[in-house]
This record gives sequence, structure tokens and C-alpha cells, in this order.
Amino acid sequence: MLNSPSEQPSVDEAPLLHIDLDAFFASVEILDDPTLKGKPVCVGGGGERGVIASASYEARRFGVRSAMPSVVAKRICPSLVIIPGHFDRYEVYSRKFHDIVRDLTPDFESLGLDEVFCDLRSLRRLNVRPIEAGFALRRRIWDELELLCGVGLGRNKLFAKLASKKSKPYVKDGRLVDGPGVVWVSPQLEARWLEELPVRALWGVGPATAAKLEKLGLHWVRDLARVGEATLSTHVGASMAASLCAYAQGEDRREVVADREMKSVGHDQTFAKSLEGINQVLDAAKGHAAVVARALRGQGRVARTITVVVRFDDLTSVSRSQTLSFGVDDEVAIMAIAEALLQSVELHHAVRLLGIHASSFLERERNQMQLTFGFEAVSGNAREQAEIVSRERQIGHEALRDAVDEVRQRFGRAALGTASELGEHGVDIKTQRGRHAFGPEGPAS
DNA sequence: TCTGGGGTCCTAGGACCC
DNA sequence: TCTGGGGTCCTAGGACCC
Repeated sequence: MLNSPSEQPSVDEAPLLHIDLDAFFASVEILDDPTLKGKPVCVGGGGERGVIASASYEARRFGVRSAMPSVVAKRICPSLVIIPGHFDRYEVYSRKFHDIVRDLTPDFESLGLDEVFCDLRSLRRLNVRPIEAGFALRRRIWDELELLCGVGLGRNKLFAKLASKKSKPYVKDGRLVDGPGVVWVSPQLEARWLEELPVRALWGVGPATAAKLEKLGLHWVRDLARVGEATLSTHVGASMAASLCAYAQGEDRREVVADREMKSVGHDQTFAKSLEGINQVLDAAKGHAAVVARALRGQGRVARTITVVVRFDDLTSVSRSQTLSFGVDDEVAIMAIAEALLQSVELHHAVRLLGIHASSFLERERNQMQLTFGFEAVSGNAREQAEIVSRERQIGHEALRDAVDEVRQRFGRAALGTASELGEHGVDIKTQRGRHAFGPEGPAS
């Protein structure tokens, strides 16, 4: 907690600041529709397969939590209002939130739409007082956005994040208790904080890792000191073991990385009613391909790797991916690859989730293969332009056709035998080149 | 109570090159 | 003729975060 009001750490004593907006999605919904004020409100999927993404404090009083299945939330809180997300609205608020943070320092890293880590060290010469800065941020976020937030300060990301959690309001015996708003973990307090911390509270420790640690008799962060990193490594992997051992000592080397480059975009959808058969799956995939293509173009990126993910009714998942020698950003090309990949998946159960993802980005200008499907030559030097477009289209078609062939070859007969004409899904690719020159096992060796 | 959708990172194995 | 090992890229799956 705040040790005493007079205590004011310097930037070097509290270099990391973490801010986390309270019940962000739900709060935005209430701002957009004030009649919701005072009601238990959630944002999430309302159907049988929906889960809660964000719960207002009013809902939390009933025990509703994010990641909880909506049917469960509704059971424990029958008056719960579940609203489907309006992510465009959240992005608007998130940008304003980031603008306010940027006024303090450009040296910040966002996690999702509602969380930010700031490295305050670059403000050393400005004589910034971290605790004052934290309260000032809170005030501005409230004054300008009418949103509440918690602020944590500490020597590293580990403590800053733990502190912001402690700064927030919480529910006790069904009542809402105010938090202090800003919390600093002083170096003197670090050991005591770690002492009381369950391993599950550490970054990177989820249900699976927690269960492994439990098996080793490690419930608390203090228990981690008992085992060596080498032992830990055999159970949770080298990288996780190194992090855990460092955290147990209060050490955290993770830096604040401003303007992280995005590495993938994708679209997943769980269907209210599972899909049956390849035709339903392919129909759905067309929509997914369009969403992913739009996202790529919106960010001015082209992707070399296309991945499809299928989750079955038994909750098992499979993924298939193909990396191309060129980048794509249009739905026709993405769909052509996705279709070939999906054809290779054995549909032994109905499909509850379908995902298409794009990764391995290239800079668009220099690396995009000119896949100008459906592009109509327009005004100007019509003939010349038409020739260029035609040539580019030809090259694009050939490259894409080769890529689709490659997928089919990789997966052998399953993909080859049942592959429907790509034209059916909008790509006019004739496959009359010397295929079938290889058998069921792939290319003849 | 039975699990979404946006992402990130890690691991292990195989292919290929030197 | 049979053989090593490192580096890089790709693939599939798993775990985690918000």
C-alpha cells in the first residue's frame, strides 16, 4: 500500500507504472447507454457458448467474472444484462486513453485495449514524481473519459502490475470496497509481497502450469526458491523456469517496448450450431478470409503464412498452415490457400470453431505479389494498363496456383482427391498442369 | 460451470544447407 | 559408405494474456 502520504519515491525508485482501466468494456457500454447505470452489466457472448469478456462491479458483486461462461453468469445473476461487444467503441476510448498516457511519456507499451506499462526513467530530468503522476493520470482519465482505473508503481513490470491490481476496488461479502487508486511497492515491501503470493498470480502461470507446480508441492512464490532452475526446467521448460526463478527473487527483466510490431492477424468464430461437412466449413471460411484480408489491408501489410484452425465438438483442435514465397492481402488468395488446407483436415466431428490467421508479414510496397483478381482496368492509357494488369494477374495466378498445388501435395490424397474446383469460391484457377504425376503419398520420389 | 476472440510466446521435430 | 553438428526455416500444438 501507500506507505505514507509523505513518502514520494523518485523515478529511479519507482520506474515502472502500470495502469489498468476498471471493467473497461462494461464501463464503455454504460457510458453509451446511461440507463444501464447501476445494473449488473456484462459484455460477452450471450448464447449457450458465450463467455463473459468484461463485468461491471455491480455484476461482480454476484460473483460474475470475465472468462466465465455466460450460462453460468446468468445462473448466479439472473438479472444480468449481457451485451455483445462494440469493439469499435472500445477502440475509440482506448485511443483517447493512450493519448492521455502519451502526454506523460511516449515510452509506454499497451497490452490489449485497457492496460499500459510506462517506463518513467526517461522523465528523470523533468523531476516527475511517480505517485503524483499516477494520481494525475487517474484524474485526467476520469475527467476526460469518465472511466476509472488503477495505477501500480514498482521497480519492474512484476511489481507494477501486482500493485495496480491492489489499487483497484474489490468485492468483499457482496459489498464493493474502494481501492486506494495508486499503489507503490517500495523495495522494502517487495519481499513481503512475494511472501504472500500464490504462484498462480505470476505472469505466465495459468491453470496448466499451476497444476504442474502444485504436483511438485509448489503453491507459493516463496516455494519456488526451494527448487533449482534446472529441476524446474524439466517440468515447465527452460524459458518458463528462468522467468519463475527470477520472479521469485523479485527480478523481472522484461522491458517496456513501445510500438510493438504486430505479428499476426486472424479471425475465429465459434458457431451457435456446429458446422457439418466440408461445404459448410468452406462457406464459413469465405467470410473469415474476407475479414482477415480487410484487416491486412487496413494495416498495410501482406502475409506469407496462412493458418486455419478447426475446433471440433469434442473440443480437440487441429491447425494447418502454409508459408508462401510471396505475401497476400486479398480474400481470394487467402481463401484459395485456406480451402486447400481445410480440405486436408479430417472432419471426424462437427466443427464448433473455425479460424483463419495470417502471419509472417512483409512490407507491403516491395513484396506484395500483384494478385489483382477481379481488378478492372480503368481510365487513362487503357491498353497499356490493361496489358500490365493482365501480366500481373497472370503472374499472380500462377504463383497462387503453385502454392495451392504445394498444399495439396504436402497433404497427399486427402487434399488432392476431394479438392473442389477453386472457381467455386471465386478463384479461376485451372489445374490442368501435369498434376496426378504423383501418387497418394505425395510426389514420386 | 465448462469454457470467446483478439493476440503473444514457447517447444519440439523435421527439412535443408553448409 | 556412413557419418556429425550447427543454423535457419517451417509446422503443429499448447499455454498464456487481456
